Amino acid sequence: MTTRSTPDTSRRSERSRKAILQAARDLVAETGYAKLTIEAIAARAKVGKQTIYRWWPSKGAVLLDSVLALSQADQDQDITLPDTGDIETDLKALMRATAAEFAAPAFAAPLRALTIEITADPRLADDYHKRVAAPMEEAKKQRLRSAQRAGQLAADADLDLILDMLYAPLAQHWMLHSGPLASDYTDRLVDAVLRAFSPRT
Amino acid sequence: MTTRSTPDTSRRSERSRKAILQAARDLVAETGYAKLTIEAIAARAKVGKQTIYRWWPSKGAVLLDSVLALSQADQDQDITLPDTGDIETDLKALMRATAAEFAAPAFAAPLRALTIEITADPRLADDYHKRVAAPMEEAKKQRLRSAQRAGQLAADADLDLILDMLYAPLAQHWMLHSGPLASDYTDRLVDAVLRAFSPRT
DNA sequence: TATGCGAACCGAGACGGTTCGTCTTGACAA
DNA sequence: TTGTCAAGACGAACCGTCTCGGTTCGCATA
Repeated sequence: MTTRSTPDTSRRSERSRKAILQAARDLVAETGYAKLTIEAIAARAKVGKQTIYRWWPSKGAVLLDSVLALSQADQDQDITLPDTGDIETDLKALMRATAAEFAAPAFAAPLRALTIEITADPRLADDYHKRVAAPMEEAKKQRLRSAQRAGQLAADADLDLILDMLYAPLAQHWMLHSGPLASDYTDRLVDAVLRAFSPRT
Repeated sequence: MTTRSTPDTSRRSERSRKAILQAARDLVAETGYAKLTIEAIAARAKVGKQTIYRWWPSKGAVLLDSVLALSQADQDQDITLPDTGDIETDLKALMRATAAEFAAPAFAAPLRALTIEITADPRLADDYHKRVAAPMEEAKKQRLRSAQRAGQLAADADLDLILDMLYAPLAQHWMLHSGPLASDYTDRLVDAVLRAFSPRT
C-alpha cells in the first residue's frame, strides 16, 4: 500500500513550481478571477494538471503561495518598517503605500482572488494569517511600540485594535468597491486613529 | 425578432419567486457556499432552471434579493435606529446586534455568500450598496447627526469615516475569520471611535 | 568509476461526473 | 392567443483522478 499523502519534496521541480505561481498571477490579472481555473493555470504554465494537484490541495492554496511569493520576494527576512521618529508621518506613508498596492492590478488581482477563497474557506484563512498577515502585523506593532516608547501613543493603547481600525476600513473599500482609496482618505483615517489613542494630557 | 431582455413582469409567478429566494437561503445555510448551485436552488424550490435565468442575471443577483428579503421583511419602510439620547449606549447596542447577526448562520451564511459574489463582481457591488448598504448607512448617520446636535460628537466629525471605523473592523473579523466578534471587542471599538470624534473641550 | 535499476517526478491528456447556460416540450393562466 | 411555468435534454467547460511514456535521481553492483 503506497501512501499518497506525502510526495518527495527533494525531487520537486523548482521550474514547474515557479511557472505555476507565475501563471496563476498572470492569468488572474489578465482575465479575472472567474476565468482562473486549474486547467488554465496548467496550460499556461506548460504543466500537467497532476503536478498542481500533487503539491497543492486547492486553487486557494496556489493563490496563497502566489501572493506570498509576490509580497516577500526577499524570503524568510523579517520585515522592518520605516521609522522617522514621527508616528503620524510613518503611518500616513504606510497607508498610502497600501492603497497604492490595492490600485496596482498585478498585486491587487491575485490578492482579491485569494481574499475570495479565504472568505469561503476557514482553513485557508488560518494559513493566510499565519504566513502572510501575522508577520506584517508584527512589523507594524513593532513600529507602534516604538511610538509608545516615544510618548506618541498612550501607554495602554490596544495595538491590535489600532491596526484593525487603520487597515480594515481601507481593505473594506477596496474589496467591496465601497469607497475611495485616495490618500486624503487614508490621511484622515490615520488622524482619527491617532486622536483616539494619543497619550492622556 | 423577439426581445428576450424584458420578460413580462405582470405575469410573473410570486410563488416561484419566493420559493427561489427561500431555497437559496436554506441551501447556503445548510450545505455552504461551495454547494450553492443554480441547479440545486431550482430543484429545492421545485422550479425550472429557466425560471431563475429568466428573472436574475447571476447567482449573485439571486443572493442579493435573498439577503434583501431577509433584512427588511417589512419592505420599503425607512429604517429608524433606537435613540436613548446617549450615543455610546446606542452604538454599543447596535454593534452587539450586528455581531450577533454575524454569528447566526441563517443570516450570516447568505450574507457571506453574497459578499463573495460582490468581491468578484463590481456591478453587483453597486447594486448591493444602493439597495442594502446605503439605506442602513443613512439610518446610522441620522443617529449620528442627532448625537452631533446633542453635543456628543464634534460638529465637524466625518460621519462616513465614523461608520467605516466602526463597521469595517467587525466585518473584516467576520469575513476573514481574523478576530473576535465578542461584545467586549465591539465595546472597545465604540469607545475608541467616540474618543476620536468627541467634541473639543 | 561506470553501468544498471527502481522509484518518483514530469507533461500530456483521457476519463466520468457536475454544473453551466440554452433550448424544447407540453400544461396552464390571463 | 400569448407568455410564463416545471421538467429536463443538450453541448461546453471544468473538476479531480488516472494512465501513459519520458526523464531524473539515488543507490547498488561490477
